[in-house]
Amino acid sequence: MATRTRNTERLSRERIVEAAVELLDTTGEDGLTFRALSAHLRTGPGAIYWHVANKGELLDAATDAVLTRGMTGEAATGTPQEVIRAIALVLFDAIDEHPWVGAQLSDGPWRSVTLQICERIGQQIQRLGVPGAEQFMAASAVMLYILGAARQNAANARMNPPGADRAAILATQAAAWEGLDPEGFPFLRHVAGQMREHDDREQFVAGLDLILVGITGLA
Amino acid sequence: MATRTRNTERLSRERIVEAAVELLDTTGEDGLTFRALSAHLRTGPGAIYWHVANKGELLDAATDAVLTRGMTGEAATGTPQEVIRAIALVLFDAIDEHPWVGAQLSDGPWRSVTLQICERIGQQIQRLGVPGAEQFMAASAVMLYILGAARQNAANARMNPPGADRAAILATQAAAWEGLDPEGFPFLRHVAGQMREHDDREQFVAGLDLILVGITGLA
DNA sequence: ACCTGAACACCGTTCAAGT
DNA sequence: ACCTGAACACCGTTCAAGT
Repeated sequence: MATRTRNTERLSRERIVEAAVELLDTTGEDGLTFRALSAHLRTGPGAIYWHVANKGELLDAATDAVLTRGMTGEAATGTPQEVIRAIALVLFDAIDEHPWVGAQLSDGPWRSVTLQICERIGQQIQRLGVPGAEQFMAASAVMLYILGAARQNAANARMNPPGADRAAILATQAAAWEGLDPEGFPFLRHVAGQMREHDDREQFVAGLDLILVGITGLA
Repeated sequence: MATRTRNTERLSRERIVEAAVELLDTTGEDGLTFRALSAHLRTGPGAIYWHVANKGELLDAATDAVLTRGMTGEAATGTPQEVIRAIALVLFDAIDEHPWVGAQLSDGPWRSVTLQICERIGQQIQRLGVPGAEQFMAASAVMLYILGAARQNAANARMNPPGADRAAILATQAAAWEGLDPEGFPFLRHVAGQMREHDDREQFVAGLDLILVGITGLA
């Protein structure tokens, strides 16, 4: 019985995408390489191209897989505001857990999953009684905020070493702002202290609520 | 008199960054290469490394240059809402004109230019009479929306061929939505027609105004 | 101090050859 | 039909050598 160094399990688009997600999660965006991926799948780099057209498509598929996984829980119920908040948090958490999704999201905004998200949000906008002419605008604003803010948060998280002490980072940040020139930066100096008890996720929802207040005013 | 193929003008960080911006604008993100850049500057790839640490720093510097250029006009005056709108539009237009800036913005969010933007917005939040405990939250929400939405818009613009017919693109988009399953996508089908007279820039401001309504409610 | 350009280690992608 | 892995064209970055 020879040592098995060869691939026994068949290759498939699903296995490839799954491995890609794993690689992206563990080694970051730069870690996803056709060589690393094929090694992980015990095959050659060329084999992947039989199932996936190129790296862009692979990244799209990985993004889609993660977001779909997140969005397929049972739909939230409650007031329109509550449903929108729930959708927003699902996306926030998905992007927070898989930061590379954020960078990818900009490229294909109106496809598959994003389309469903847009639809769900739009339905809640309608439930709020927003007049027809302003429904599209309101839904767009919510989408832009959610995706933009979630991505920004992920980018922030990616900047500091993984598993770093959050409190320490915030304290450093706060100290930096407190050290700013009081003439040029009165506002930042004034709010610097609030950095210390800052919670990204809470802040994200609070911002969303501001938009929802504005939307409610349209009804 | 021999043909001058060599560099006569001295290299400098400014000239390099300027050339990088030019290359990014004309050939896109993939067009910025140390080889292409050094050819453009009539020198070797290694020469650039004397003035710039690496490609990341070069992209940061290019982003900074473009945003600073945009933000250094005379400060807008008027109501807090008007000033915030003016700042937002300056950023929107800068990112619209240099789409690569959008992709870059996520990486270094609290440095130099971004810090100034945050400060200016915060000052307007204070003028609106928002209580201290909520000033930071309100300013963050505005920042997140502006940067996120502007970036998303740039990504959209980057997707279709440069100089393409806007009306045709919107019509195609609208037609696609009108072709959706009316059972699964009632909202998108309902608003599909609005795509045809859709204006990104107007929509961007309208969304911002929703947040401003919410913020005004805090005062 | 500043520039040169060959060289290194890597990458995405292709493709003749195998099964 | 599907997989293999060497090869191609490219990239960021380094560095001994020049001025």
